[in-house]
Amino acid sequence: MKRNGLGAERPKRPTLETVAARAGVSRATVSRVVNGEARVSPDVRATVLRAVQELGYVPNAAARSLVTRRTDSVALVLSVPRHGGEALISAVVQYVTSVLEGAGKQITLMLADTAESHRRIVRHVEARQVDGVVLVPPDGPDTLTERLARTGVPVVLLGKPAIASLVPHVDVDNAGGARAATRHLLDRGRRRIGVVCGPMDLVAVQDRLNGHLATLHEDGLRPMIALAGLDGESGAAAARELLSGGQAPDAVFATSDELAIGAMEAARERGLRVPEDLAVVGFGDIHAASCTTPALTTVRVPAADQALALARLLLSRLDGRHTSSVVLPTRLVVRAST
Amino acid sequence: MKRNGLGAERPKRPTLETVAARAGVSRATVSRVVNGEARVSPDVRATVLRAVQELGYVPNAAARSLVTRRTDSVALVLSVPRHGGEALISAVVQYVTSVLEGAGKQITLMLADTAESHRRIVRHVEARQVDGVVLVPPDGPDTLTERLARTGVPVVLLGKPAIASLVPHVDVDNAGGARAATRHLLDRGRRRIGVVCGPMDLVAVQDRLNGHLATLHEDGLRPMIALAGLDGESGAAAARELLSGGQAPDAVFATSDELAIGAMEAARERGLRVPEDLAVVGFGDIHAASCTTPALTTVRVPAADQALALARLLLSRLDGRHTSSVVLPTRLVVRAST
DNA sequence: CTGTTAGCGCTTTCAG
DNA sequence: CTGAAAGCGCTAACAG
Repeated sequence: MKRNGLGAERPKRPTLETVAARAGVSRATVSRVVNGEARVSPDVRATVLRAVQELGYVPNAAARSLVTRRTDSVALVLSVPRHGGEALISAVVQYVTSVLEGAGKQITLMLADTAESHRRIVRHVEARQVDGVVLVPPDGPDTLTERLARTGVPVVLLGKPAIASLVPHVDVDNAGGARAATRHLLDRGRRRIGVVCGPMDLVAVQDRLNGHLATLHEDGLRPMIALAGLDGESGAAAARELLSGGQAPDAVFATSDELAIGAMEAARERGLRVPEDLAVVGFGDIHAASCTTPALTTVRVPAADQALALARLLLSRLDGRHTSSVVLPTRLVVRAST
Repeated sequence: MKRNGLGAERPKRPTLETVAARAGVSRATVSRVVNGEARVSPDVRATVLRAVQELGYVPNAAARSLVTRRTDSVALVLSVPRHGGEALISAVVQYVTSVLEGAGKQITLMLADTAESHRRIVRHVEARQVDGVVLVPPDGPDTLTERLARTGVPVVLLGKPAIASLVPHVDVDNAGGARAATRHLLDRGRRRIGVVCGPMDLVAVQDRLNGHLATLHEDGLRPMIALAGLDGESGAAAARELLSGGQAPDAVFATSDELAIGAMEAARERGLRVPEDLAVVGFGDIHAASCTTPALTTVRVPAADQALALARLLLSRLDGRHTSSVVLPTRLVVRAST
């Protein structure tokens, strides 16, 4: 164990051969021990393990992968969140990696932002550089999901895809959450409920709107819809529109917390009190939702659970088990804005 | 190009050999073309490229890596953010990946949460499974940074490490931000400035506190420090402590926005108006900072820039260029809470 | 239970 | 400028 401090010398990593020589056995035997195969006598195994230890041997993944044709790695493909998706991205990165690493997988992070990046990803998967793919999220005008599915490599999605697909996904119960939120407003005696609705090209927004509409319909009420974008300012604008309409609402359901916060801002501008004059409920339970005055009633989506379910779903598929999509429950968090 | 729709057949990816046969040349020549070497006649190159195209040839990374001993991949090592680090994690994942992929690197995501994971990471790097490492963040009681640095593989850090290190890092000017925030309070005529201070084991907190203290000192003022944790509730508790002390403050500087928001909550409980009775300034400019009433004055830290700088720093090191740490400027964002 | 023997697909001298 | 040949480090039959 003599070393000079220069770091200029090439330590020359030990190979199976080195270990075999040291342990006085063949390469094959060392390989068996390293891979935990049963058919090795205990004493030989011990000798080999000692040699491995002493030499600091670490198997060369490239060589192994070359012959086994497995990579023991999966791709985590992320699209840039359009707005405010930080919490979800963070949870996905953390929990998906945690579960998959626990199962001995290596995680390759890939960004799906440009058309070029989509090509690269498809090539990577076609070349079997990964054993599986976690795709987050499946939205977008392209067909990345289907192109990946066609490679025959197991793919799982976070979020229901825009077009129905055989690829299994994990999603939260957006419709159910919206129903709960709307029902809550109804229970509070509100009857003129406006909805500040995010971009309809997002499946989650569609589902939330549908849940809302269905609940209104059950009570024979008419919807009042104002379209918005993703940020608070557009939510405020939509709310102003609602508020200055002929039939002023006594409550607002927003398809996201950002929009809801914008709506509260708009109410304040008009001198309306929340919740007395206007009750507001959002969706997502982002951190800011609990920081507003009054604090925002909203629908909590389980980010960590989603990520965990996603990772487990992929593991099932990698094991060849039959799998179907999973939908996680959401929960209404009642605060002061209603 | 005949295929049945079953997908059961093994398409058997083409290899160099296949392409060579098709193009009527040798493996070596195809290899040269694929790797863009100059010494190939134009017409042969064209023929080969056509064959590559027609066959859909993609080089096998494992085989290549086995012989070249390069991996063209870097590890992105993340620690779980203790609280509220989502925005930073999201930015890092996005921008670091973007820059590094642009440079032809593959990103391997690894979590540094447990001691076991640290061992795995070190082994992975020692085995030269990656050409470089991005470590986020370097905090923590362990010595992962130094262990990785000792492998001889280029390493860069996000955030200044607790113990001085030769490993280059990217950080934001925490002290400068705190000075600006404190100076701003002073300019507003405040003289009794309390500080709600996060955990001192975080280097960023230390730097922020130091910047604050130095500025107070310049004006001959005495500090009033209350210790807090990371969440809003602990910020509120620390603020209550400050507010009920003998010398009640007319302003509060918090080392994070979460704490500042908690402090505003505490002020409200006591019937104090913000900013009239108590000015509050935070640090970080998280999303919630602009959603409070009044909106929070705070110090913005450039998350995206940090991530970009981090990626570029690693690229420099991979190219063997000399590199030193970089400190990014912060900016005071004045809102209604002061 | 252990050793021998072939390669996996690619790059890289070394000749020609 | 191109081809032939020699492995990179490992696993997987196949014998023994």
